[in-house]
Amino acid sequence: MITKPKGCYDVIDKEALKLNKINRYINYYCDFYNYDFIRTPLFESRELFHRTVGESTDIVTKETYDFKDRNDRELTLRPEGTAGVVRSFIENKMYGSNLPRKLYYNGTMYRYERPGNGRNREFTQFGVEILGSNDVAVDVEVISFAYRLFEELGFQDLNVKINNLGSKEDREHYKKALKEYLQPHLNNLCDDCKVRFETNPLRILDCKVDQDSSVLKNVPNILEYQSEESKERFKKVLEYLRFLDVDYEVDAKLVRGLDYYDYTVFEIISSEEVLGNASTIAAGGRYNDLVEKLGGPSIPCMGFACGLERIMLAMDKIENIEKRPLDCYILYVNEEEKMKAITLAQDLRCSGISVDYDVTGRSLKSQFKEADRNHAQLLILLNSEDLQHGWITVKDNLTKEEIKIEENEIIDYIVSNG
RNA sequence: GCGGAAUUGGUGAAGUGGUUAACACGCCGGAUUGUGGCUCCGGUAUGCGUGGGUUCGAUCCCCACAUUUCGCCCCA
Repeated sequence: MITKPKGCYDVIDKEALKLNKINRYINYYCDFYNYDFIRTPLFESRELFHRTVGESTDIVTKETYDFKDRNDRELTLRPEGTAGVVRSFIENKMYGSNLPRKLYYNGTMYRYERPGNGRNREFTQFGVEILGSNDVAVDVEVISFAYRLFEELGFQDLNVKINNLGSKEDREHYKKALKEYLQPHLNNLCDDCKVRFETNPLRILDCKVDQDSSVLKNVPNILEYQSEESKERFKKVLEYLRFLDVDYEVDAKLVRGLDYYDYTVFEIISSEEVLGNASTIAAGGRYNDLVEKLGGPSIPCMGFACGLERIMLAMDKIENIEKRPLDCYILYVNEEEKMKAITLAQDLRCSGISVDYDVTGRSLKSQFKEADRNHAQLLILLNSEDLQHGWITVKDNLTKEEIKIEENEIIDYIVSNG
């Protein structure tokens, strides 16, 4: 038997209902907030992700699906959504007018990692990006949008962690202080952190292995190594969040796994137990240098992404998803009645009535069961004797009342009673 | 990438080195000769993740692999 690749999964039955519901919700909500939908390729040139996500990040160094096409082009299955959106923004010269631009995407991403609860190799991310403004209102809009979205979806006990990475200069300033502080303790850090010390010292703050060590507990606070302007900016962001009733918690050790972030970064964490280790359902931040780094003009941006699989996991607890009930189910026994069922179904569907019937000619009993499984509200019973007199029997599946309708009035009757 | 656990039908699962792999749900058919949902009866895994090995014989023991899952790492 051929099976699905490791870390991939089929979305069927109840999961499919959930996914459809979430997607409908996302589309509605983004439209409501005036975001435009954008779809970019599932794979891009390999260089794009190396330049954006960062050469030193785990995502790029060990988790990408890289391949060469038949013409030896080096390509990578997208591990996240922002890089493609920014590439498209530049390539389509969206910066030429109408800024800031509010975009949202929703699609599958690919990372070669160990699968587990809430983590797959093929997974789905939905995210928004606002390109073209450095105003704190943008930071606040993005964070509160994400927060409200999850609230509306039924999440409770949401926790927003937020931090300010500051400007490039701020970070250089801080990195220097951090390295000076860490230098004498280098031997007490884990092997990964020894490497990070050279490649990406900020990541050491986020290291789970060394978190309990006294070295990290007394580490210099990034918020104290920033310019007055950066500090003021962050203060404003927090102030607005309070106005908007977003519960947040400043976490000076929050740094993201992608290199392109600066200034505001945040994560949204759900305490739903089913999520286990996958409790971070959304994350994002500001990336003011990325557009320029990719060859565009200097355009400040901010965005976030969230994992649909994690939302789906938590949704079991949050609400009971049921299939939409069918308006009608047509039952029949013989061939003549079956022909009638087929044409009647078409006529009803054209009139906007959802209807189904058994195509395989199973027993009447089975057809009744099937009607119940589909939560059909009205049953249309085709009876040869009735048909000869030009009648059709309609049964209300709730009250069990039956009524005989003139065959040529059946559509009108169903439409006005459906 | 590292360490632990699991893998029996459509589903939940019991079970044993040796004839027909329990039970329940579901599904199909019948009693009900064209009106169901209750009840009763019958049917429903040539098969116990895949490939090897041990054995007269393996779903059961051993090995490898795959997949899933938990923890680490990382992340959404």
